[in-house]
Amino acid sequence: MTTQRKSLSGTTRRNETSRRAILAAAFELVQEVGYAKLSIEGIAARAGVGKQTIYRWWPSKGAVLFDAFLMLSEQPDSGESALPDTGDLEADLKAVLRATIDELNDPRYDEPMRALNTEITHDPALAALYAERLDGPMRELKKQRLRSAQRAGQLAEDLDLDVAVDMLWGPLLNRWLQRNGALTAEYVDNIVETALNGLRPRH
Amino acid sequence: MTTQRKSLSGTTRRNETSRRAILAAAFELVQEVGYAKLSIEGIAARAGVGKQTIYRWWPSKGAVLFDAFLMLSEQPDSGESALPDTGDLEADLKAVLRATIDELNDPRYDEPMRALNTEITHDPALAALYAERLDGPMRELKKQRLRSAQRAGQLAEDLDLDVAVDMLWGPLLNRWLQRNGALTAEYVDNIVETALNGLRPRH
Amino acid sequence: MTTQRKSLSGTTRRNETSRRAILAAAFELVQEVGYAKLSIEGIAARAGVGKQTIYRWWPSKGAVLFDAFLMLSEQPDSGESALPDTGDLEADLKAVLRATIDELNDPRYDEPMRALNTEITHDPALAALYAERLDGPMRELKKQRLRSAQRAGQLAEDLDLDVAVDMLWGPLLNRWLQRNGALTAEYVDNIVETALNGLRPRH
Amino acid sequence: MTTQRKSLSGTTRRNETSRRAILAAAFELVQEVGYAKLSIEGIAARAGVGKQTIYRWWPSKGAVLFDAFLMLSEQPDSGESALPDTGDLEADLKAVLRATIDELNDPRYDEPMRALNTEITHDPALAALYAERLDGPMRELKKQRLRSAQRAGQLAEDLDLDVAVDMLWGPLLNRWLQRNGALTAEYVDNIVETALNGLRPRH
DNA sequence: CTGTAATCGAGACGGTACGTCAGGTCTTACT
DNA sequence: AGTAAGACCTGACGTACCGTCTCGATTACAG
Repeated sequence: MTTQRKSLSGTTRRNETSRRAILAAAFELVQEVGYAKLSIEGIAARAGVGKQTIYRWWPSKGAVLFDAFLMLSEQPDSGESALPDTGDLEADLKAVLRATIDELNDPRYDEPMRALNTEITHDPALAALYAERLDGPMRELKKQRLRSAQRAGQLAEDLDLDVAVDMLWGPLLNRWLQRNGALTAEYVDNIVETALNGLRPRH
Repeated sequence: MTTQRKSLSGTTRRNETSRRAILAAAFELVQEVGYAKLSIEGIAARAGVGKQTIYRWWPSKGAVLFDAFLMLSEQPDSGESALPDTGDLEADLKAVLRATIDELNDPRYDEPMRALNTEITHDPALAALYAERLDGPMRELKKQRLRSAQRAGQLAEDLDLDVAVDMLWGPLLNRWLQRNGALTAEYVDNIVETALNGLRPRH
Repeated sequence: MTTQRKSLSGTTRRNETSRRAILAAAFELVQEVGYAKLSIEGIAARAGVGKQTIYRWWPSKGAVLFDAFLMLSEQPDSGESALPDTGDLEADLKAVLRATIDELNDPRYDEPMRALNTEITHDPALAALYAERLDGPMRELKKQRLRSAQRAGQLAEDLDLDVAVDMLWGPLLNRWLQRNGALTAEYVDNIVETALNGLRPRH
Repeated sequence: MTTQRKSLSGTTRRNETSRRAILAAAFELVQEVGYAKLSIEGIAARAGVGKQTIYRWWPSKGAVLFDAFLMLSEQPDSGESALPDTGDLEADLKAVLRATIDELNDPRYDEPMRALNTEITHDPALAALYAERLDGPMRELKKQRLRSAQRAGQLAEDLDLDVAVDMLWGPLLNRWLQRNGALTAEYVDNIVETALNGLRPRH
């Protein structure tokens, strides 16, 4: 994957055009034919590239797919530096989670993201990379917003922010991956409210 | 899969011995070689069965795996009729969730369950079957326990029990699938406490 | 094959209807799909018969085909008791050989007869049966006609009639099997004349 | 088959070692297991080659077998430039025909040649190729010898040499293919003498 | 400004597994 | 007991991809 680039010298002979074509082809193909039928051979053909060029730079099908996501996330427009912070935590969280489910429900991203999750679940190395490059930065933004609320006294002082993130996003992702229920705005709102207030009765 | 059996007449010529051998072989193999290298050919060989016998009764590798889980869950000893109900909701939930992570951490079940999740995520039909046969009954038990607590005034009156279940188990499953963190007893306890009390400060 | 019938007791339970249906189906199928794609399964399906019924009575695909030919040859109309004998040997031979090539050129018989020859060439047991039941009787008729001519002084006294038959029919059959040349009336006439007169110049 | 080779450019990437191994394996296997049980899979295994390498270059089992014969016939030692011509036609023909039956009776060639004949009889395309590459050149040699005799006045002036060749070799091949009689020197001699003199009495 | 060495597209290669077809045996239920 | 039906184990079919390997043809660096 990308990290294989001989970054020290900075003088790799690598063909950037081919690299982009491969990642684009992988992303398109996984949408069209699904994860199970995605093949290196298919990617190479679609990208107009020799198979060896793929094997030279990526160790596995999953690594290509991963890099394809990395490329997407590095596009300037998606460089979200922070989550919205209007002061109204509940509203902000609902807005962010709704954006999340919009993405998960988008047919363009559905298959590719499922494929990525599949690769991660079966490949610890890829999972580590995912945690470092994609999930980690995103989680940091989420925790930032929660920390801000915590400082404002809107969240419990002893709250473990990682647990909080898991409790907000975990149910969503799980429902999406296991397909046991639609991802609707109502569901999201319900999750946010219930998470904030807790299962126990207040008072 | 199982539902293909001509159950009405009850007179299929199906060989029950072969069926069991296939399901057992599938379950064992997915542990040994992993999901990616699990093959119908391998299952047939291990089960001492012709490939056609598999293709005759199951539409896909995933369907076989699914039936293997079904067979496990139908074993008399695993006929869990109810979750523990000592009156102490928090303790009961912690106990149950710890049992869950013990299973997820068990190397015998790790790979097979990841494989099952992978199949479900990529096959809506299988997902529906999973919801009906495996996840559904289990979720019902969980909701029963919560309902009991709700009646006892330990849970909010207007609480959506499905959301509650998602909020307790979702974080776990997600952490397990995405491999972003160890599934420890501390984590589980933290989840239970935080879910019950909510993210907001109490008073 | 037919000889398996328990002829002594005369009280086989064998179903004559099925037998006929199988032979007919075999003969038809070999025309339609060719020898290579002729299958027991196909014959059984076409004949509306269980596979076991075929395996019970015939040892091989070739044996079925052979019996199909036997059935044809035993039809009353084809019970030719003798070859034409007008006194004009050359004319009679030409007439008979032309009838032979008409049969070989007939699309209804072409594939089945090639199939039969293939089976014979690869199965000595079948070849023996063929010699006894089909080729033998026919060859006897041919030799009868030649013997008649020999007595009339039209053929050499020391002529080996088997060799004579081979020399008249062999070239034809060989050209047909190896497909190296069309089987025309001219060719047949040429063979007859050349065989009768010999390759050497007369006088 | 061979003719598929892109001979013009001369730059096929074809692996000559594999090609030879395949042809040799096919020839050996057909001897050992017989034509009916000859399989592409078996050839590939014996040759230490992937199945695709066979399917890439040959359209059928028969085509492989055919090329195997072609390879044999192209070996320098078998480059028979002419048939013996001692002036004694009868003796020369007997010698040549005896050599022919020696080959047909040779267990190393028996099965392979029957297999080749089977393929030819069921595949016109292969038959054409056979006529052009193997049978044609051989037939030309035979006709050369006969033409020489014809010029010497030993054969009828108006004799059709193709018919003559058929009449000499046809009976042999037919007897061999149909297995109705042993191929002995006596039989061969009888054929030659009878063919030369004709069936009719000489004076 | 010209080797020269890495990269590229292409695709052959030895393999593994696919999903299908048929072989020959066996079992079941009907006649 | 014979039969139609069809499940079963086996093994071959012909195809798709795997990951490795060569083959010229670019191509960009270094001398």
